[in-house]
Amino acid sequence: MEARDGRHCAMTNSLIEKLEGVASLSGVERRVLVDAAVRTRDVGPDQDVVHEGDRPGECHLIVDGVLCRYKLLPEGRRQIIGFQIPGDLCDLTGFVLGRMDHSVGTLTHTKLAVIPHKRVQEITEQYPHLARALWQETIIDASISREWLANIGRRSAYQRIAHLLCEMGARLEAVGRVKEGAFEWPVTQAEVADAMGLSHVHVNRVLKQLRADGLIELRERAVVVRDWERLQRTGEFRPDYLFLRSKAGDQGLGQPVA
Amino acid sequence: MEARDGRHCAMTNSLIEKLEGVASLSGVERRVLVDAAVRTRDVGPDQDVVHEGDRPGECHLIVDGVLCRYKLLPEGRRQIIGFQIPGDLCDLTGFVLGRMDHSVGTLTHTKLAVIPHKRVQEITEQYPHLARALWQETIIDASISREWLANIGRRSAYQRIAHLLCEMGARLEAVGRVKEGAFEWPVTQAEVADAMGLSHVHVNRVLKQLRADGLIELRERAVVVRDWERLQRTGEFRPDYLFLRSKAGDQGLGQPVA
DNA sequence: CGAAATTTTGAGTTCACTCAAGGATGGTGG
DNA sequence: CCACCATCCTTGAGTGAACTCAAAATTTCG
Repeated sequence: MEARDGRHCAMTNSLIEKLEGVASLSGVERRVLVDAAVRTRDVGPDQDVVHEGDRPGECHLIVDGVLCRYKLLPEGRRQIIGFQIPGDLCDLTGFVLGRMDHSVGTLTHTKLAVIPHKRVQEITEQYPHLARALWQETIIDASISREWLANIGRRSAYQRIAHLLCEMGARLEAVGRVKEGAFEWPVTQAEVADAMGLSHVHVNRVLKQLRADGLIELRERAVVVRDWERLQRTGEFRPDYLFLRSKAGDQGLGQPVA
Repeated sequence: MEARDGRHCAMTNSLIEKLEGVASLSGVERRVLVDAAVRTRDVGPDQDVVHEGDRPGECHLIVDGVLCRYKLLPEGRRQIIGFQIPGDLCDLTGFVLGRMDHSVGTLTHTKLAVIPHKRVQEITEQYPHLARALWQETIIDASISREWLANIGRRSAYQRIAHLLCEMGARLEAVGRVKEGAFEWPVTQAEVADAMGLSHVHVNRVLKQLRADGLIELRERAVVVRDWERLQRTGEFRPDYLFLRSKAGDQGLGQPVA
């Protein structure tokens, strides 16, 4: 609704920053992206944005909030495929393939910018450089899925969770959401379990151990990284697969915790 | 070397068929693709085509053979991310992002068509419809990775392997490589283990069980599907995530075994 | 303040792992 | 053509990481 004002500009900033990480946009392209969203949408926690099998007519850019992609299996099992944070386009699959192979749901209250497929279509036709940037976005998603496969397939529960925390720390830092070695973590232990292919009871025990080992601290709905070096080593985390441009900033995870 | 002859035409056919599954190409676009490969390359078994971290200057289209994408982890661990069959483009990531996040290696003797990035660049600029088709290819890869995450994260070893065999059966059928309910399977049990996040000993036991239960048969380097219905049910296999157009054909997996 | 969701702990179980070794298979060279 | 070596498959035995079930403690939220 309140498109094309100052607020809207801030809205799409995190996406633009992220796209620039691999693509470096021109002024015109930047303008185009800012104008792409026709309205915003506020969604409560634990709501689905799209379902597996849907043929949506619009894409969603996350302005604020945390979401997850997931698949449901028989007997109530669930696999979370990835977490989505501000700046992410969470359902480009629906645009490119016309059908969603997975669902996307909110974990927190979320603000989404809505971009009609028609708009995306026009943009990709008129601005090849932007089309390439969006293609890159989807391949980075794929790269993250591949790293998750290695994580779940070949690492212990302890390593897996360490790796997940590293990934989220690195990604949140890239969009300026890490302050004094800490970041918001509105994800329940049961959700971590569904993401890492573990039981929620075991996740609880592993988190306890990570705390006991002085790697992290959990405070209300946030993670404080107490030893970024060791957390990375534990999870065998190398950020290359995220294709981020920027390194750890001033407020970053490499810094001593306040 | 021997580009632009009849043989070459056959070479890129399986890709074209596959792209048409979601994109349906025009005559001109088809011609463009056929001409894209400048030479072919023969590679022996267990050779790497690209390594994680490489910045390759060309893409490879699989004409014949089976390859796998994989990641190496410390202490000799390996995670296989996916298997690649004729018609697949195995390293578009290198084109889109400029750097490989994973390696690609052959399992068998392999014939590859080599397409310089320059060529791909021209094609995507001049033929938006083809660019979209390639984008779709990479998203289907991502969709497969997501399904693998659910497979490894939430299914038992027995289900996982059943699911893998279903996937390979369905994909090979789509490129005409299933005959009388059987397909080539030049993959060792250790490789299945690295793909499914299991030990090779356990893979051996599970395959034994699948045979004992009358779901499959293993003959020299091939899989015979004895009960496609039950194999799918066991693996909770639903082919939607592959985005294939065609259903089971005459020689297909739905048919009784000779 | 009470209900619901989430986290935590205990106890017993199991699926898949590791280690070890014996067959089978296939390719290579004498 | 056969002997040899390497790879792959198979089986046994014991172990362990992660699971399930159950219930209590804590936090969150209407």
